[in-house]
Amino acid sequence: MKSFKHRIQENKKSLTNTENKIIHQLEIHKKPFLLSMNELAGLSQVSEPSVVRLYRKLGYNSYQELKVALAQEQTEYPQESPALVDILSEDDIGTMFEKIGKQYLHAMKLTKAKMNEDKMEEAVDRFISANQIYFIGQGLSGTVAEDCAHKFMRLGGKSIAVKDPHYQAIYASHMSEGDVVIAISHSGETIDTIHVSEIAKNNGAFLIVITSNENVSLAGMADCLLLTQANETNRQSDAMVSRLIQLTMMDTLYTKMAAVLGEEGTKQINLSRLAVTRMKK
Amino acid sequence: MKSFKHRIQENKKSLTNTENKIIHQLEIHKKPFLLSMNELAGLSQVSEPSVVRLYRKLGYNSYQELKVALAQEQTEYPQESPALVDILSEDDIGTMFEKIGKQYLHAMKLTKAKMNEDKMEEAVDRFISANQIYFIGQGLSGTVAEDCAHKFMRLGGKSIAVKDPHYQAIYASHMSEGDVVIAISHSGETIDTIHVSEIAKNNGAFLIVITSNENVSLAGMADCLLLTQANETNRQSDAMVSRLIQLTMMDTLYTKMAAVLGEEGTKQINLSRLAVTRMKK
DNA sequence: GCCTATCCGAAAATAATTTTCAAATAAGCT
DNA sequence: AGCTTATTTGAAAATTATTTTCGGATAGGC
Repeated sequence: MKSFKHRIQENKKSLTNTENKIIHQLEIHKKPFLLSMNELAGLSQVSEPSVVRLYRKLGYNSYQELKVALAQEQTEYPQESPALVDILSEDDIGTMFEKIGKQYLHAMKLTKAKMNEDKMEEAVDRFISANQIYFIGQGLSGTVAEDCAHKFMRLGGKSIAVKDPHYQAIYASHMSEGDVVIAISHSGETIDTIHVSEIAKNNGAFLIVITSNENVSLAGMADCLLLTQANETNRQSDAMVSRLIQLTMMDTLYTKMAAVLGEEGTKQINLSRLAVTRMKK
Repeated sequence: MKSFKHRIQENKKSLTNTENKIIHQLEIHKKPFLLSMNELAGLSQVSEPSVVRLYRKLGYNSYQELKVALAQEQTEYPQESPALVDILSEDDIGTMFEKIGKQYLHAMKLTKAKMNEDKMEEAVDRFISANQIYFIGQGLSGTVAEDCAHKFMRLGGKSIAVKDPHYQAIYASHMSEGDVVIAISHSGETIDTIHVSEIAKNNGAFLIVITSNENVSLAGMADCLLLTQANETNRQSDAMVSRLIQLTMMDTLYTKMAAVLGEEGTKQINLSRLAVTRMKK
């Protein structure tokens, strides 16, 4: 089902002044799906029939349908306040599992809101034209780095994860233009990662940073900053969720890259699969 | 906000016969939020005022509120069939991101449905009383193993990831009762992992298996089987999503374990955090 | 300046919802 | 049992919400 936003996009050119007023109200209202047509028309300084014409134009069959669509899309990523989703030590294990799922959703929503799609497209382009792709991270971010490298390797083998700070420094010191570094750090303040990123940048490498806060040291250095906003609190589970989001974001880039590479790319993937299958019985 | 189900639970005792009919209709209808009161009353063989009384009793202020609540809760874990969520190469990058999120949710739902909470509790107990915990995996599952080991290490340091098959075999051959092995494999047919699991079991280790299909070789060997159901298809993205679910499941066990350990456990966590913080500026 | 197409809202028509009220039934009490 | 009271229910009326009809206004083209 097309989303409300998508429908607006589609009809953007044919929208009248009056209709835009209504859309604006729907966009700024916190709970547009609770508005009656009368209220909506009032707020928008517009008549009811105009509202009817708008939702028809957007492809809905009734005002109810529009409201339901808005309601569903607003919770596409549910909006329960993170506090409600706090994991308690007395929760049973199924509840914990679900709560982590909800925290993931919440973080996805935050991330999507701040996401810069152009930057992500740029990252994909950089990957494709790169000499060599280095994934840099320590600790938990190191395993994320490894996971990414593993995946991107399937698209052609120019990708490597470096988790050890010494190795990172050595690799960085030999980098040059055309190399791409993805520095991963939840906190954005991991000293070694910052240090290595500096060296890499000085040597002309393109620096992509994945972190969860734009005001953090590492973020400032990035040629291309990818924010994986977790929840704002300092909860224990934030780092875990943040890592899931990091992985999701890299999965997205991977998927996009595979799509851009098209035929040629999928051939590579199938070759990798075949190689792996031979290791199963 | 309380969920519809929750509200029903709360009022279960005071629900009348008529009201139960309405609830039943709401539960069996695919899109209850599109029903008018008239239709709902008709389907339930009940009068409109009864519907009004029901939603009042449940704490909603209007029929619209009830419908909105139903609409939102129905998408909490989206209903869309996985096919609808298929990623297309022409999708823009934001859409891909959202679709991966939805696939994750869908897989979460499937996993939750099949989840055996008792087994998971048992796994936590085994972790707590273990001599040594080994996380075994190859390829992408290897990075999952490493991630898990990293995390569980924070709860006391008896945890290690082994990704190299040779090392795996060596470790396995020296295992004994009291050791716990977590074998991770999406396919459940990774030869080396199966081989190593056998050795470990023969030596008396307790074998926890994380895989995505109960009919798979590895699953049959498990003392404790944790299923991370991904979608049923063979889509490219399944492995990625499956890995996210694996991580989520292990996060759950970790969280539960920390909760069970309580005071003592969190002290350990804080010690680990302190050690890591020293590496930031 | 005139014609036409598009856009918009007033008012009427229809549909949905809520309220009022009284009948029916069940539950308690003597 | 017989009476009283509380609870449950729906018919009909009242209120609100939505949709349709229709005609006036505006703008663009010729």
